[in-house]
Amino acid sequence: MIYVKNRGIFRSSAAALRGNPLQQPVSRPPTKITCSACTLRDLCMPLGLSKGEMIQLEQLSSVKRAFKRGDFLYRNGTPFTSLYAIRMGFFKTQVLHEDGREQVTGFQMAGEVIGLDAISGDVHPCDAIALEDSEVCELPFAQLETLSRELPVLQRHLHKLMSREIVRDQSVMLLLGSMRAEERLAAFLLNLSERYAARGYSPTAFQLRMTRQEIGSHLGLKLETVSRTFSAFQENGLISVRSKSVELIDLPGLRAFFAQQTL
Amino acid sequence: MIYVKNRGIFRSSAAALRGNPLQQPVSRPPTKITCSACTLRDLCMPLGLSKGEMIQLEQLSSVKRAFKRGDFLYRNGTPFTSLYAIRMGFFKTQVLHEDGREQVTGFQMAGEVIGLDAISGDVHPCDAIALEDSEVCELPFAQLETLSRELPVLQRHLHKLMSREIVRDQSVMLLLGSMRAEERLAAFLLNLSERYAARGYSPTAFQLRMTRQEIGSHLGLKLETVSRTFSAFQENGLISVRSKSVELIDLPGLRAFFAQQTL
DNA sequence: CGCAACGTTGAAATTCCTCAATTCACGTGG
DNA sequence: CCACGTGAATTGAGGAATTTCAACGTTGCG
Repeated sequence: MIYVKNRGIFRSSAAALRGNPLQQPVSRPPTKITCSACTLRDLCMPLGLSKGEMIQLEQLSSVKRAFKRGDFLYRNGTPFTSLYAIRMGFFKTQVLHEDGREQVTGFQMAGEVIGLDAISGDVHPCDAIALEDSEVCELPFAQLETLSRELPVLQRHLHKLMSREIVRDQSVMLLLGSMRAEERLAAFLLNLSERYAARGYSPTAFQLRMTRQEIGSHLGLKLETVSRTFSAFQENGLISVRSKSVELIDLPGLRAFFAQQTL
Repeated sequence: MIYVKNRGIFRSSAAALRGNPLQQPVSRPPTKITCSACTLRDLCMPLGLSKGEMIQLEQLSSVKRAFKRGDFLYRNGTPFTSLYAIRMGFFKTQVLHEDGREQVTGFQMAGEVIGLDAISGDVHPCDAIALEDSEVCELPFAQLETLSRELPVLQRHLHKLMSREIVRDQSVMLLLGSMRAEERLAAFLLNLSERYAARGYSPTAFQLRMTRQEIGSHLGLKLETVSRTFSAFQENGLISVRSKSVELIDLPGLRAFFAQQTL
């Protein structure tokens, strides 16, 4: 097998359940892991905090929760209390339309902070669902706000997190509004690639954590179109796919879907 | 003419220029208009400030700038210094792709705060362009951050503004990702309708401030499709359109494009 | 071993886009 | 004040991209 060499810790355990019906995280005693010892610190928390400030932050975010594939981190309509920093694993967020249509608004991986969209209404406007066994740090928002009044660095960081989310959403809008299926999928793969690279994993070989249907929902395509486009990429030697294993063979070729397309 | 009865102050003056080539706001001495006297206070600023606090805020936001149709409020790539509260008028924000494709990410009207997406990168990631003669209050962001450390109400408000922007963007993603042309346009019209209503204008008769091309860019459609869909709505008695004048005749009929569509 | 969800592929149908011609609205200059 | 020019909008016909419907293969777990 050529595919998938690294990211071992991200692989779903063979025992992963199909999602637990109670939507409760599996009971596991809340672990205490310090932010200062966390390898993801740079991604989710601000740099430049003093030791004392770091400790304040750790006290706030001490609660960790574990999830199995299919578990809800939070649900559309439930009260907002906390943001969540993903320590490990993979989530999707989705909004549901009354008529049953769903839109996957994003896929989130370790080091990313999730739940910012709930601040405005005090209620979560979407679902967040684990796509593999995952762990999050809970960040009670009221306390985070209080602390950020004392720590300008933290305040600034929080603002940047929210703003970055807006920018990300805008680039998805660009994708959905003006790209063809091939371009959308290429952009999607390259985006995953960059994010894996930023976390020290191979940017060219990884396991997809989501189904074709979920990719399609995120990209505004039907699952058949996603599947066909994967196959087309493979025939053109751009990638190698087999089910959820992907290898990006021709990165420049994938990138070419943007600059050149409309010339 | 049945169309357009109110919103007089929003109408472009006959003398409106085609946009000024220097992209500078027309020189007009900065007017001092107090927030406390502003009719839009409820929309852009937090409620519950004491008189003294309100004054602090006013000192920060006293600069007003006037724009003519076509002027840039800010440009993609320019340094970020301030947020802008729209006092009067209408703007669009758009992101540009290298190859020339553009995506209108939103239309903003009086009372809305614009520029939040620039916080993350210290540079504006998009263009903001006036669609009619407009005026904004400049809110220097560094000062806003400082003040919001002292005024929890302001801090909370700022967080809600950003979060609301994320939620808005997500609903546009839902629109772009899973709706048909008719649904997109119905959603667009109903959204405008609500926002006019919130400002005391007629929710059923208004002037479009943007071209078919701009509507199309925002909704992920070509201008011809927008035009055709308008005509189809008119034939079905849902609306009455003539160029930029729109009257929504059958609101329930327009709303029906959602709940019923996929049943 | 067999079910059930996931994934692939083909053919037909649909939606939206492209290209093109024409009309309309509006600001400018004669 | 009207004619003209230009950009905006409408409409039609044909074509392309994506969806829909359907059949079949694959994978993983009970």
